[in-house]
Amino acid sequence: MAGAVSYDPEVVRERKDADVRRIEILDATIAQIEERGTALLRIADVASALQVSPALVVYHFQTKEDLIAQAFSMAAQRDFDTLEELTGTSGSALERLRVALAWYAPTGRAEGWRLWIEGWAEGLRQPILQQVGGDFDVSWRAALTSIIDEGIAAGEFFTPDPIGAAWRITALLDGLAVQVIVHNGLVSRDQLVDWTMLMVARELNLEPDPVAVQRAKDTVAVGTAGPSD
Amino acid sequence: MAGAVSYDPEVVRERKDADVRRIEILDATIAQIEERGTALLRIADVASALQVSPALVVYHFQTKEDLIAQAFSMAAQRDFDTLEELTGTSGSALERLRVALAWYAPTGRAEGWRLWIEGWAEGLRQPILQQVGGDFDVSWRAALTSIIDEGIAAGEFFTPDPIGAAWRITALLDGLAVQVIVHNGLVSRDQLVDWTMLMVARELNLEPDPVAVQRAKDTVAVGTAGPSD
DNA sequence: CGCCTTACTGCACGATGGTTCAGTAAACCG
DNA sequence: CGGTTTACTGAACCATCGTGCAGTAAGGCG
Repeated sequence: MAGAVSYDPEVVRERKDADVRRIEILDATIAQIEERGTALLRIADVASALQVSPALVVYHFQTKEDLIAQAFSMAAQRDFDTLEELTGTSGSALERLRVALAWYAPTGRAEGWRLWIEGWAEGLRQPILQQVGGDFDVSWRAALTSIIDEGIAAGEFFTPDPIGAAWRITALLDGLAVQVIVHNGLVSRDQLVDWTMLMVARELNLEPDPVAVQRAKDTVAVGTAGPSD
Repeated sequence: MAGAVSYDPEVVRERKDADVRRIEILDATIAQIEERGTALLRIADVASALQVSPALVVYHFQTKEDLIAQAFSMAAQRDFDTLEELTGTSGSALERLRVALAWYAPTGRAEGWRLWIEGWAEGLRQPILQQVGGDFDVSWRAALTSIIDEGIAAGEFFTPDPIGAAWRITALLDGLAVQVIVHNGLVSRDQLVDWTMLMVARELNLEPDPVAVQRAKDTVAVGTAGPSD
């Protein structure tokens, strides 16, 4: 018996650069968090998703905590990059606002939202995650604010309080997203987008989009149907 | 030594009715969830908070899952009762709206909010908690809606879409609450209340409260400070 | 006063899962 | 080609809990 380690020559062992592997692992981790949550995250699951040993995960990230923190951090960075890219597009401020908000709204990337909701809860206890989530929120709001500023400068619309407007719009979006994602079905994605654009219109003193307003009224009937299983 | 169980006569063993004990345990569980979260909840902690054995907790609630579900359920029921009590008060619809929203806003009962944020995350996976949270949200929104309806009937204010208004107001509140509770410090409770009342004023076509509006503008400077480091 | 129900306990089992470690081989370097 | 670094592994260790169980006593009831 002894401690002889038997290496099966049949198994093709892929050896990758640390940088590459680390990203793979973080990706798998994000997927797992979206599925199980941070607390129930098992290193073994992350490993098996990549067909590597659990020990490898620990080799790259010393501890489960580190792994989770860096996973959230990478996800935040990515979302931020996407946002930069989207809002960097030329077009009217209003158009860019619409694009940014549409991207932020859940579905098809509802997975991202699950991650952030998970992050909120985890941030209640882990300062690092509180930091990561907070930073992302601040950046995201700053991006909106600067688009609004540009729109004002271009004379597209007006508000006396661009930052407050950005804050309120994003908060509404967050609150509606919870309804869409968690209590899934109570609010549809369409309603979320409509209501958000309604908020934008109010904040920026725009003519309300008649279509959105009408749709909002139509949904009233749906709302009254109530919860009942 | 043998398997003889030694009962220390010094220890005063309090024996309580099941009903009483169950509530005690649920209370302790809620406190623990607010502190550690559902996943890291330890039966042993709940037990030691009450100076009883872990086995007793299992005796009353067969499993940890049951315990958690019932804890959330009780918390929801309590919040709902409080709401009923508050909105049952006589007074103008607007006044009752103000009271309800002020109560819902975090601090001093920020603990309650931690519980709900935790509940959102948990609801992503556990249908029972999704149900509990969703039901509470629906009730809470229904209560708001009926106050709004009454206000309209009394000619205090007007909106073409009471349900949508209630939805948007509560969503804004949820989103702002996340900022206050999780990213604590980014938004103050005062800002939350002001912004919420601003939303109410817009939704119900009221004269905006000049004080709130001014305060909202003042806070702009704080917001621009940004994240830095 | 003896019986039965009910609230409660200590203990230990067992599963789960993170982390450790000694060993292995691929790749790079000279 | 020999040596060192680096990516990676299997296996075992070990702490942490949830849960089961056999036993204990308090309180009510006859």
